[in-house]
Amino acid sequence: MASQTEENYLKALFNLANPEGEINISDLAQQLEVSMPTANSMVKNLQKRGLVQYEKYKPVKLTSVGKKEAALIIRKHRLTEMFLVNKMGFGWEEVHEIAEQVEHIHSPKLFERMDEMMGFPTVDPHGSPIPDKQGRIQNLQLKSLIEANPGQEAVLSALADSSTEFLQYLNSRDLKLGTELKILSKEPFDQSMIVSYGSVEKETLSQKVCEKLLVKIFEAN
Amino acid sequence: MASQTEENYLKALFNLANPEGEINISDLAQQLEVSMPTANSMVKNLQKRGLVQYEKYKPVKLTSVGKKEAALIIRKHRLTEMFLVNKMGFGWEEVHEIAEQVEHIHSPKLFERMDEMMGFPTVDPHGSPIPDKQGRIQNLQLKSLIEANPGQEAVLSALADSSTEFLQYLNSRDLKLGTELKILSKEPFDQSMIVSYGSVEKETLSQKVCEKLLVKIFEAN
DNA sequence: ACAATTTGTTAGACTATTCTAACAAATAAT
DNA sequence: ATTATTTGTTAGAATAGTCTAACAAATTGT
Ligand SMILES: [Mn+2]
Ligand SMILES: [Mn+2]
Ligand SMILES: [Mn+2]
Ligand SMILES: [Mn+2]
Repeated sequence: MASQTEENYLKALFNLANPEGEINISDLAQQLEVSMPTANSMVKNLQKRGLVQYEKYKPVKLTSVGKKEAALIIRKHRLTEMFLVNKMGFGWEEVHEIAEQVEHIHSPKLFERMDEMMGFPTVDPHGSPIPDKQGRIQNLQLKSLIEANPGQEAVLSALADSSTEFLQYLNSRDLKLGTELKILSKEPFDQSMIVSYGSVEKETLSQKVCEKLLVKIFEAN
Repeated sequence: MASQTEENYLKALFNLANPEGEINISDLAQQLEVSMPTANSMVKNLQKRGLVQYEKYKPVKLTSVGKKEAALIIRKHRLTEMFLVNKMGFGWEEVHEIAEQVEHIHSPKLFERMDEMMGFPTVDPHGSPIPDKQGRIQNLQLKSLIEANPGQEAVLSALADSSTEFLQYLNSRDLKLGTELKILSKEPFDQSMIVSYGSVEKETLSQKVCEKLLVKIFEAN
């Protein structure tokens, strides 16, 4: 059984993988806030355990076993976040730190029950998909708001950044998942957008913000 | 901050303490399923950290700081057990193992919310008192069923043993906290008792069982 | 192509937690 | 009072996870 430390490495590897599934040791080290030699030695350990594929000076790749293990930890993380928000009244900006700990609990039944009590949710409070029990993740094919054009409507469906700071920014603007944004205009100079939503007539969103808002885009009619 | 391992030692020390607050290294080792040298070296470590009082060849004692730390971990354990039973539909025989892990989560808010959602319970699913936020524990002064006499009534209020096996035995006899037992007779030979409760007309409880049932005793009228 | 920078590796050390083997003190049994 | 048993201690070693210092390979920029 993977230790808590190993589980955190697997998760980081999963999240950092580029489209080809490759991860640099330095990115891994940075993500986990450890030194490169530390990351390096853990990668060797995971290799011995058959969870990653690795050769000296080449990028690391999770094996399919490693990928599944990682996805199942992420499943526990996201179920926990959703449970904390839906069933315990936490804000979406408060749950990540707790889930970071709860994800390591060994109890299939605990997570089964969370899942059941919530009616088998498919996404977490930040819109990220919850892997299924086999560790499979559905791809929602969302677009960044930056891709939307004036005249279109966009439903906020997920976030490319779930940091506390960004979530608090969204709270302050009353932006939540499900919010329908009407794109009023787009500033060619700095890529900022003016949008309207809910009871908010007019709000300017910087490029930085727009990039992090993942949406479903519709033609307004 | 105490590590998960240190927390488990503190809890064991708290639970094993005799009326004078003293614990033998050998009992500690046995409880935690480690060797005596291991327990010994952890005791030295806890001493350095000011959590126990200890001198070579003398029994260990928690300091008041150590006692409070221990009680607060037990608080998290018992709140968790109660939450799992009351809010998530677990049986009282399923929750200890999970709580053993959840008790180490660092999140005052998580346990606050559990407490709130349950309306500030004072005992766990096995009738053991939940320490308050200051680490104080109320003493319920319960008696063992063995002390009750024919003609009296007893309300099952806690258990002196919360092992899965015992809890499953109680499940099989439909015995729960709150069950009102009428003592019909007591066998002088083996200390077994014949009782009646709920829809159960007549049930024989061995001495072993009776000793582990903690009750409030009333004169029947 | 060469130099500079970034990335990755090795070696060696440290802490936390555990063990076994050997011994010492305390307690219990004759 | 001795002896035997139980309990506790020390010494020495192992593993997991981390670090810094030094070096090597790969990549980037002229
Ligand atoms: Mn998260
Ligand atoms: Mn984690
Ligand atoms: Mn318990
Ligand atoms: Mn525990």
